[in-house]
Amino acid sequence: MGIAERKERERLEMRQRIIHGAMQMFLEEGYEKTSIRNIAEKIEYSPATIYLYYKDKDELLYDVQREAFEQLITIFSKEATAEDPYKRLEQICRTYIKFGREHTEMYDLMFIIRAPMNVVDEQHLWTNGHDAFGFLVQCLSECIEQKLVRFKNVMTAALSVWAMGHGLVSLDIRCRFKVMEMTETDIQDAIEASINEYLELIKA
Amino acid sequence: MGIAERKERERLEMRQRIIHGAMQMFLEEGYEKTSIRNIAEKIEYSPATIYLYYKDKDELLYDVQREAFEQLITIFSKEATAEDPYKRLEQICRTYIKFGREHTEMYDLMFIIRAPMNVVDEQHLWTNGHDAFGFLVQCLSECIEQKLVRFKNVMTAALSVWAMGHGLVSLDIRCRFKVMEMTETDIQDAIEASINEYLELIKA
DNA sequence: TTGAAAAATAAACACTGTTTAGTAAATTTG
DNA sequence: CAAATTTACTAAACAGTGTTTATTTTTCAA
Repeated sequence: MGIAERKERERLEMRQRIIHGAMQMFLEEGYEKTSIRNIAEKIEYSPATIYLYYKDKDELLYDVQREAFEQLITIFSKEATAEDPYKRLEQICRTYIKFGREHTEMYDLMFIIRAPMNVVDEQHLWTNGHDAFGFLVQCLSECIEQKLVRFKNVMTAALSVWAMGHGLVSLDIRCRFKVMEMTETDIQDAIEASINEYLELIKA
Repeated sequence: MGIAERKERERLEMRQRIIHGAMQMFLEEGYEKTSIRNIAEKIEYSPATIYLYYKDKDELLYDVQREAFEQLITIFSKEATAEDPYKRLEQICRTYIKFGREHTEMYDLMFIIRAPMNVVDEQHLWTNGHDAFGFLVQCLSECIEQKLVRFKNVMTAALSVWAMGHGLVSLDIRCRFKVMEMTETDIQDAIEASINEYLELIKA
């Protein structure tokens, strides 16, 4: 009997509708102004309906986060295609920073806010970022193999590169660079200079 | 007449009482559970009273943030005292990371959350972090002067070192390192290794 | 001591995430 | 097909949030 299958399909469609509504709200109004009620209104359902498909807001945000990571991976696949691993590393870094600056609300959800990580407890591990991180790890392991970078351990390398990229993006997004008395454009240049200098530093 | 002076003094005392109540709430219950009502209850005043001393929550958080930065500067002054600038840079980095890990709620307020930065608009600049950042800049400019590091521009250097430190701390605090399938202690070691490796990388 | 000014608050407003109780629709059963 | 049952949905409420308003209490000056 195909009814169970159709129901399952409808259930997934509804979840997709909710995720999509949430993402639209993010992009239009920003993360802070995205409430369950707003999302419900956007998709023309009552707020209570959302709770038939998601246990709580965190669980919903976790699914939105997954969608966001899929977007990042798509961009990586398009922008970081160089054969040479070191060149690809450069592309990854620049793409990451560009992504953060252009999709601040999504970056927030992926790397800054606490909320969606609450559903990742002891047992269950965080799979959303897995492929994007894997992309970096793969690249760095090729770099190390071919002795193109000064790193020896892949995990330490990945941790470092990611930390540098995230540090620059998140301090910028959260306006902490205001401590340096510089214009907005000068700060952008300084971030650019920092990542360039870092890429030079780690070059073997 | 000394009444005006006393009133002014009492006003400052009240603000101090509010700031202190807020900090206590942070340390005891965490940032997320700190509401105006909670703070009011802690200092045994009505919520509305707080609004006689602070325009809104952001303005209050800004003052709490200032207090937090004063604590960080005090710790810097105690822990990063080496004569040799490069050694002092190492001390600064380690102290910063240790501070972030030990005072996660304060670190949140200082470097991660958006809230207190909303009061820092176009005109007015962010002075809270000024001295702590100055501490790093001073150290790095000595390092560059004595050719102890591979940086040439002080601001780029400060931006980079800060970004690396903040990247490691904030990704850790916000549980994003869960993407690497490692135990908590292994992650701590990897962070340690990363900062050590970075300090080696920038050494001239 | 009385009148004005200042300080504090109770109660409300508009929002939030979430739950409960009840309605409307779809499906299964007799 | 009609009745019974399960499923899908929602209105209304609960307990919380930041903030404002109208009112009361306290403090000070005349």
